Amino acid sequence: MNHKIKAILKAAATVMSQKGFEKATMDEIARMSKVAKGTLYYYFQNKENLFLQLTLSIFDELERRTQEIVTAVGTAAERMARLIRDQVDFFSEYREEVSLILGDFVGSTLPRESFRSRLQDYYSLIGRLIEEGIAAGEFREVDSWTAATALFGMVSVATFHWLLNSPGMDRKKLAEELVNLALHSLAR
Amino acid sequence: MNHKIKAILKAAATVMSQKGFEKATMDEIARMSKVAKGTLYYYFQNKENLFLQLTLSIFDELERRTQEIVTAVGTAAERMARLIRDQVDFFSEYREEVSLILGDFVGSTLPRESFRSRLQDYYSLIGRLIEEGIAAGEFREVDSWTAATALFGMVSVATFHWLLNSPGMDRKKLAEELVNLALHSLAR
Amino acid sequence: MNHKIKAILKAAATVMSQKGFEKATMDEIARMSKVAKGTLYYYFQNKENLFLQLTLSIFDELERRTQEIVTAVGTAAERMARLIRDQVDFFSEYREEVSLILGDFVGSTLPRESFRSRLQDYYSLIGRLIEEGIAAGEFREVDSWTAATALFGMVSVATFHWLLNSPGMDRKKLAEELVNLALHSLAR
Amino acid sequence: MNHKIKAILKAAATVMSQKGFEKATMDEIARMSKVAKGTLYYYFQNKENLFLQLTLSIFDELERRTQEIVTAVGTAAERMARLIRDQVDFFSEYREEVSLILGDFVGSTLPRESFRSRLQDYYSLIGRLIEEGIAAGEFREVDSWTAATALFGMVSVATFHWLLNSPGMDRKKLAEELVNLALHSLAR
DNA sequence: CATGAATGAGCATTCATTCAT
DNA sequence: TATGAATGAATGCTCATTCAT
Repeated sequence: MNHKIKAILKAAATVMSQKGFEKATMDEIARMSKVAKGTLYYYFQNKENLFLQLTLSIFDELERRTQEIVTAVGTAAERMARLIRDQVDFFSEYREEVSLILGDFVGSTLPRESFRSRLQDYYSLIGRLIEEGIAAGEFREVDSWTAATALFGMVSVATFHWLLNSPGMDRKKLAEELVNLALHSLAR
Repeated sequence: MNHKIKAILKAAATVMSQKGFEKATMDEIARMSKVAKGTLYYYFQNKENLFLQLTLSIFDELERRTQEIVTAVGTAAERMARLIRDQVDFFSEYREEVSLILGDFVGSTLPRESFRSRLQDYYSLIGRLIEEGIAAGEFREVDSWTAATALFGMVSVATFHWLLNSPGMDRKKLAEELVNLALHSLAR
Repeated sequence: MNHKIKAILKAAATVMSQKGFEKATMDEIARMSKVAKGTLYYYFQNKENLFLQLTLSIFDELERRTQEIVTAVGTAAERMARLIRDQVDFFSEYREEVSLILGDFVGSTLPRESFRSRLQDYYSLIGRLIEEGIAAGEFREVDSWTAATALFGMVSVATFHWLLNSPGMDRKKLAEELVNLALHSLAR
Repeated sequence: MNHKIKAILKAAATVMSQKGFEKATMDEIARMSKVAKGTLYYYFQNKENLFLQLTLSIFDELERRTQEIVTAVGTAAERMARLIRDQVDFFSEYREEVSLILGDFVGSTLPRESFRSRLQDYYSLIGRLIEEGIAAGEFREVDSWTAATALFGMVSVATFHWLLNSPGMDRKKLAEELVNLALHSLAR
């Protein structure tokens, strides 16, 4: 991928996640990516599209990683633990991009349709892992869809508030606490 | 409270939660509240302040209800169950307002300071209940702050996605699933 | 009509007719009418609409005057003579506005629909006068629609080129030359 | 002439006459001529110049044809009749290009200087024919300059409105009506 | 108390033009 | 000779805010 495109996406991620989609200006994104404003429009149709490109690449990465973990060998509990640790890492690493996506998603009563279906796909991944665990007798009989969204919420919200309040706890400790809570919530 | 103020707050809640803070215009809020645009500025310093008034009343309500539940008599587990059921109700009832607040909160790395501290207060309420449960030997020894944010995320995210995707499951069932997951995650 | 609206319309007429619709900027119109740019949008939806308001008022005025002349008492030839003299006056008086309308009309293969029908109406007025003259035996048997457009073209184009090249000839003389040509073209 | 230049001029004629000079973009012209955008600037100084080249070739053609008719043998009336028939044909054939030029010309009070003088030249051609007719005793004593512009307006406006409203009348009939009106207006 | 006409800073977007290759 | 990536000045339009009445 073109090096200017990368610079633009990086700058967009920074500016938009700091100020939110609406308050971020194309001027500032251009300035930060050291590209003329026209260049933004040479590579992206408009602000909305720039936002979309940015977010879809994050979704791709998240799905890719999760897919890999979920389909690995091991007990459901082991994979669930790995998944939660990876989510903590992911949210930390892509903090800016993820908060941007989530903010957009939560903030409007009618979220962007493209997000909605991507997120559904993502929940399905988690849901299937839970169902496998139930089938294998590792997990209790819970509603897999509710549990999937609940676990995602648990990890994402806890991680974000940890990031925002940068407490004394280190990341490893946070991840282990969350793994622990999650596995107990599912355990027989 | 003056009936014009009420009309304005009501209109602001509707418009802002439908379109988000940025896209909501003072013009539309004035039109919907059947008040002249100048009147908005007679009663509220500016758009930001109107948003804040609106928002804080929601926080007040949430805290009031939670406070009441947390300080009620009963085991920690009983109170936790009640709290989760109430959160599901609250998020359903104030869906638009809550999504407005959360969207604003999550959507930028630099959230409004007033929200941040209010949310901290709220987490403390939950955190204390968890600590009580631990002290009483009802709950495992978990990090209360992590558990508080995790439980809040679990309930809020699951409820929002349930609202968005309006599935076959009824609200009661959702609440019980979440209570179940939460209590298991904390149980010894 | 509001005094600011008048100032805006006047300025728009001047700027747009000097530079054409596209090259005229809202900034310049605002500057010339000594009104803030926002005020233009307070009174007119957009540039297009400002243009339309401007031109429709001209059409109204032209039709009003022509209507009056055509329906007056007198022979068809007398009224035709008066009509042509009035057109010369009108085009001179509203030079800017008229050149703006005509330019837009001629300049695009698909002229604004609102203009098209207005102009049709106007031709009908002239066409009916010609038909009256034919019926009364004053004029030859010509196709009234062709003659109406031809006479309009004759007067408008000649007057405009006279205005552009501000020659030695005075307006009265020009009008009489055109009356003369027109009546001869129709005379038995 | 280079075949790329031809392609560009052809595309420019199409795009500009459809959308007008301002709304036509160099991008679209490049796309339609299947040439890179830079190539437009290799062969033409700028957009204005491209427009001019295009335009002048139309003027050349019109003047060439008119010149030929005016200087042919025959009575002034015969040549005038031929001239008018040819104008109807010309405006029909080059409808788009002519409307482009005329729209630009009429649309602003400050028309491109190059057009102005070309049009003056063209009027002179017609004017001289009228003067010949007067001298030969065929035409009445009219002001030749006024008559020239009047006749041009008559034919052009009538033809354009005929084109726009594509009525039942055929072109031959239109031309004969106009010849008839013109000759009567000049006849002794 | 309440109004709404008027404002102007701010922003997304367009597009003619340039220039290194 | 030909290209197309890159530019940035220019422009239409929005909207929170003010203030005279």
